[in-house]
Amino acid sequence: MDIREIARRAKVSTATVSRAINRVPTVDPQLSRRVWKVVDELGYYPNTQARALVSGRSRIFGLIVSEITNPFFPEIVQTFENLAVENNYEILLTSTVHDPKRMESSVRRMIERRVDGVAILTFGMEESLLEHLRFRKVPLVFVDVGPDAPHIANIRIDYQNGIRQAVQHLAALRHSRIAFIAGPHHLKSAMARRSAFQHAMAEIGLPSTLIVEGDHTLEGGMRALNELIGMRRKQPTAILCSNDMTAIGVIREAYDHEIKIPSDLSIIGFDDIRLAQFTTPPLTTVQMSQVELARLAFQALMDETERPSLANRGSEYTLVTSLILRRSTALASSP
Amino acid sequence: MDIREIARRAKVSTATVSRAINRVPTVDPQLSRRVWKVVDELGYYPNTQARALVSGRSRIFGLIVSEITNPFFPEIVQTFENLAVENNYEILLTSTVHDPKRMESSVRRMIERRVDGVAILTFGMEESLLEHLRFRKVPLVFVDVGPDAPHIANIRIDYQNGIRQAVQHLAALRHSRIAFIAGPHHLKSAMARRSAFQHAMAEIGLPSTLIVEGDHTLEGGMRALNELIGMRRKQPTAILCSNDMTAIGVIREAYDHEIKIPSDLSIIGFDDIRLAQFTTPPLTTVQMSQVELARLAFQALMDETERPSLANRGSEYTLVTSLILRRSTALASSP
DNA sequence: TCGAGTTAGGTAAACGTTTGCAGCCCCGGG
DNA sequence: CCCGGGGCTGCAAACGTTTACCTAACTCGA
Repeated sequence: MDIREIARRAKVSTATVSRAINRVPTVDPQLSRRVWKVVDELGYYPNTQARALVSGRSRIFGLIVSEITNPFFPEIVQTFENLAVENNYEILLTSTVHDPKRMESSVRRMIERRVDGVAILTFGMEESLLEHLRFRKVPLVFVDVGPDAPHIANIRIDYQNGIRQAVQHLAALRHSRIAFIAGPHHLKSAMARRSAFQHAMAEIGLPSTLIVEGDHTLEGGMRALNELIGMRRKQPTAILCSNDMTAIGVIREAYDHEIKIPSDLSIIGFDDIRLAQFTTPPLTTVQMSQVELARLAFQALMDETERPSLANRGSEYTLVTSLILRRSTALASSP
Repeated sequence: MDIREIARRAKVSTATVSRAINRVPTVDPQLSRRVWKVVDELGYYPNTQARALVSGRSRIFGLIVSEITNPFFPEIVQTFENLAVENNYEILLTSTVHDPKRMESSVRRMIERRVDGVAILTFGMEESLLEHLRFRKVPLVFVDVGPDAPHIANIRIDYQNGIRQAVQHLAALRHSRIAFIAGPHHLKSAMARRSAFQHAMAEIGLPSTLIVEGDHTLEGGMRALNELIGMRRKQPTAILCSNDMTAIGVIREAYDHEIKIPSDLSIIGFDDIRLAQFTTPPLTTVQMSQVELARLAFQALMDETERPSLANRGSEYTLVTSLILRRSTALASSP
């Protein structure tokens, strides 16, 4: 069932049907009603691919995340989808699971479907791949790590703010041996958190010597706690974790060691994923709002897409982080 | 950059380019090489919408889930996507968040994009909406609740098996006061679990009187445990939960009441989401493999789509459930 | 050498829209 | 009464592919 079928039955031209459907204001209300009546009767739905073909805009945004099964992402995907629906966009989701092959196929698929823009919420995307997208002038949004170029928007995250609050909060609770469980080296975002920690510690005159490597997973958190416990002399009284999953792993492992949280050990996470509200005890953490992140990314894409003339020197957005107090921190036990 | 551009440069017709790209075997290897050379040089990517328009197949599958933020779903989405990539399909994901408006827009979008099939992993989709899809003969896959009709495949879940195992396991541990925290009434899948429980209890001659209402959320589990604790005389020594999130809520609430799990109270969940491995203690639960579920759904869609002739009396698939023993169950404490 | 049969590659129509352009009608002013 | 102009509507081209059909060339046996 075509637009032509509709035209025939409503006794108008296809042009008029098209205009009526797209609510072009110049079309006579009476004609418009006639068209819509037929449309409803027949249950006609425009064919998006034909539309995209001629208009040159697919109304699809690509969204590349590193792992949809990582609890950090579903909230983002949901928000992104909400916005897409509101604005009549579709979203093409790919979860690369850190696999270079998948990243490549992901980019290829986005190009083949002629997406109007791509938000990249994963890291370790090779430069050569991005070149394909940039070559086609596809608007891009990066988080944290993007190059500074036309048609590329960047969302910068102010790690400093939240992490400083976290460190100061611990210091106010008289903690001085504060450890940091870092994320993997290859993640720029993890490195940024780490240096924000070092910076904040330095600010209040504390040494940041207690840093161990984690990998942003629950298991990594468990391992890291064991490593920290092994340090006989200078065991920490508080731990700041590079993300919430790590913190959840620490809490879980602490339970097995009969270390009471927060009385024996204070824990602070990072991200504020939903699950952080449901640990025992509920996790004090640095919030990096996933909803806000998704909003910014979507907005950036819209800005770039809907008015391509202006702002061709990729714009910048900033997401601030801040401490959320729950119940996983307490006064340091006397040494 | 077109297929025509490629044709011009490779000095062949567009038909040949098309055939070469699609690896039609009759095309001369030498010509094919010439075409591919140009394709690679120019970084040409076929336009999927033009292709879809003429071929009548979009190579897009719709996937409707109820809430991507529910930890049950990401694993499914990931598996579905993996399969899609392998088979050169795209997936159009929508998360309805139980909102009828969203369900409607979801179906509309699927039709407008001319998806080749839809897997429906949500419940409470109105019949009238589905009618739109069925009217267009879009292949459909349902889980649990689908109508029996042409072009509609159903995945049945054998709740009995796993739940019987769970109940028998508890009985073997000398539990007799076994409670069940049910899911919401409006979910057929929740009702099926509930009656499977009743059935299994009856089989071993136990009354299933201890049933309280949950809502498949963590908070619901917390509330339900309190309700159960309130029952002075006949407090359960074991609880079977309608899903894992409920069980996690129970564990969390038990901790606050200083009820030791499993020594004071045994808990069994349902679904075996990944998180179930990381509770304290790790959760014994009935596995309903999300990977397998996604596989079946995808396979059903492929079967229905790729060979439309046969199997026009919608096929049936069955997913079995089975008990996974971890550490949240123990011998009943002497009464 | 010739003709039938096979095969590779080209021509052009078709897919379902949007949109630039042209034409028609109607209104109002000179 | 005539003419200019503005507002709607329709005509037809274009978007980038696939594919049915046709043609030309080649193979091979008689």
